[in-house]
Amino acid sequence: MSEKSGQKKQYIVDTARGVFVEKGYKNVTMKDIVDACGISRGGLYLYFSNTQELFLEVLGADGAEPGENGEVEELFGENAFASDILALFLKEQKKELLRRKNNLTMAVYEYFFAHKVPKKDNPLKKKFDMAVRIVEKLIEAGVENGEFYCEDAKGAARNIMYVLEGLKIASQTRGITEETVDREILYIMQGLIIETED
Amino acid sequence: MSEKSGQKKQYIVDTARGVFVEKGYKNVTMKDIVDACGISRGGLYLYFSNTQELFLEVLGADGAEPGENGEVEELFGENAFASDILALFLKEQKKELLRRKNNLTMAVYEYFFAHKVPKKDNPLKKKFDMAVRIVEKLIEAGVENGEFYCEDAKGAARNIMYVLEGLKIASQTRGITEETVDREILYIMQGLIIETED
Amino acid sequence: MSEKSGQKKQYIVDTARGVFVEKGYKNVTMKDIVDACGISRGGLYLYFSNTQELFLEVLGADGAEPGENGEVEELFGENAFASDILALFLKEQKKELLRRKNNLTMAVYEYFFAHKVPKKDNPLKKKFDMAVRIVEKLIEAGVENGEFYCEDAKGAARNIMYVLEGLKIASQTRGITEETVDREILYIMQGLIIETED
Amino acid sequence: MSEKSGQKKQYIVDTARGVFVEKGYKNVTMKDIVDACGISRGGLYLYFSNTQELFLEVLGADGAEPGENGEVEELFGENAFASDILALFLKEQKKELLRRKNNLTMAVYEYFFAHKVPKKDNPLKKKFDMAVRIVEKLIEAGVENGEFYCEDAKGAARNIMYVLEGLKIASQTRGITEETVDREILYIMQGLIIETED
DNA sequence: CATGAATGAGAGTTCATTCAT
DNA sequence: GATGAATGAACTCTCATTCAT
Repeated sequence: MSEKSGQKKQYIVDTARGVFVEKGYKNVTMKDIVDACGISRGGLYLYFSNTQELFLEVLGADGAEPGENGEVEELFGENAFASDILALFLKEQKKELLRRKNNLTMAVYEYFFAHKVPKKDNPLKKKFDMAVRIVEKLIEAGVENGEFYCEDAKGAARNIMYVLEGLKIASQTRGITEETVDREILYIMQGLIIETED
Repeated sequence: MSEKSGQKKQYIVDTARGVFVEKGYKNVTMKDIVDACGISRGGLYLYFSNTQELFLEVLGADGAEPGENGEVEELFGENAFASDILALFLKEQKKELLRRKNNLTMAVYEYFFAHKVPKKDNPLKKKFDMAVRIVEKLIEAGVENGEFYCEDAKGAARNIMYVLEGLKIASQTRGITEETVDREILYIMQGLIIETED
Repeated sequence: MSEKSGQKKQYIVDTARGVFVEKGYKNVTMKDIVDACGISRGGLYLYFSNTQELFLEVLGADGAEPGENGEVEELFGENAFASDILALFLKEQKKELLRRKNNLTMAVYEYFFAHKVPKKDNPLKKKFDMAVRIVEKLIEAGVENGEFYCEDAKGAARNIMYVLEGLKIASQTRGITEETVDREILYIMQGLIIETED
Repeated sequence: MSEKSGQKKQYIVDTARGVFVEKGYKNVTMKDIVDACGISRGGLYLYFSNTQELFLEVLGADGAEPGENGEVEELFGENAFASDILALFLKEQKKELLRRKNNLTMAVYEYFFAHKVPKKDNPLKKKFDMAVRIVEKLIEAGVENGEFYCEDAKGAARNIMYVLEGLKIASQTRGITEETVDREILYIMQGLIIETED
């Protein structure tokens, strides 16, 4: 039973994710979920009492996923060039960025705009800080083995992440081209890489 | 007559602005506006047919205001130091950024997320591009008179603006401290200013 | 003043007629009239308090017009053949019948369905009875001078008028072709005309 | 479930019928139905989205009923006198005609005035044509066994039906007495029956 | 007389939420 | 557990009607 019940809950969360991706957060009604899942109204209430509860579950499932940085961390262990890993990291961010659909971004922003969450528990902040730390470490590694020049790795990492966040909201609200993202990434990388004389 | 009528319309727009600031875009109903304005249901419809129409008016009024760059452009003419003007510009952005209340940001983001507007007409893009151009010119001016060192003024300007946009959404969705903003601004300025030997 | 005022009232009635023709009775709102007339809301109320009042005026103006039987009565005096006059009368009715637009029929029906009017004052009844009397006299005249054969002129006249009324409602609610009307008229005339042996 | 649900739908249709009978078509609001049925606002929308949908259902249920011609067709099989069957048919029409209440007539007219339906699908036309065919067959049968004299059975049938339609609208919009209907029916029958010398 | 801004009642419609089965 | 019918609150929008100017 609890097995089966767990399956159904998971099914709802997965399906709901798609709905949030498509309609944002505030726009989604319990009816939307019911319709998308093809279950009964009452059935949904057995698992979630409102969209917020459901959204948080979607968010949790999302965070728990291996996620975008899996590959990056993998490379970490393999002693690859820091610049390559960073480039890969940025490429993944870019992919995520441009995926205007299948993208929970706006729903997340909407949610955290509507429900102010104390900083300590704010998953948005956690995610951001974690990414900063990853990038910071990458830069430090790059500096150590002479690929990068950078006096303030943490500052650079933060700068990079804020740029990415800016690109993200730009992508969602006014649309940006791949070239725009590439240009920004290039600018960032050039600021780090030691120019060898030719 | 048209005078008075115009006044009332303006009153509605002004009042509605506050409602949008407080509740975002999607959450706002015509009833919210009616209640906030203290007018009748039908009275509102005399001026605006729906919240979108009203929001666009609010947006237009917002854009038309002298706005945040007024002071900056003033200084332009006075041959002040480019670094000072830029610092002022960033300070203004910071103020705007941190003003978590009285801030249309999220409503705007919500709106443009829901209503995809072709790039050509997208006011968000226009505003962004304009700001980039201002910053670019500032940097160029600074480079010319030896305050700044920068090989790619446009790239730097864009980087700055994306960082600001990232900070903005961060401010609205997870809250940031003044120190965080200061730190980012400092990082940006240090990247430009020629370090004099001490 | 009263001259001018009378003119305006007439203008409203005339314009309103078109609106009733187009939308029936129940569908018409004071706003429709105001829009059609291009006058102010308050202005309309100066003359009519509601659509019923206005409709009755339209109806009155309609009945007062020389109307469809003018030509017929003219011929009466000229000692024309009764069969010719009757044919003319029926032709006029046909024209009126088929004019699916510019036709107050449905509005009138709607009105008298909604507002039951005592028979004595019912203009619909008056109009019908008058038409019956005209047809009856025509038939009698035709019988007298040997054009028609008919034992019950009044009965025949009533039969004719009810058929016309049936055709009228058919025309408005399901559409009928000119042929259909012609066929019915022919049937009626053949029932009256004495067949000469050939 | 679907049993019960079907019952409720039927209940709504039946109750709505009464409302349409009383108020016509255009005048009826969803609220009227809701009140008449004693159900909730939302409850009605579970079954019908608007008054048109509901009216069409009422109309369908009406048409599907054994209806006024059931008895007539029964007699057909029993080799009764054609004149008797026709008299019965007309009597039934008369009953229907005079039933000023419990009569969907005006609602139907209103509906088909507002919603022009292509002739092919127009149920009003179908019903009319079917009735014409029945009467035509009756007349032919009567002619065959010497009861009637008629050279154009179809023409006579059509004439009869248009008279009935005329009487119907007259009944609804200005009221007619039973005598009026009787008189018209008598006129029709006399036109058909062969007068035996006395 | 004439205007049109303003009001408020009421129609249409959608959904969150409950509950008997 | 699961269903989906039912309810009622809330929202959008339209008009008849009034009234200060």
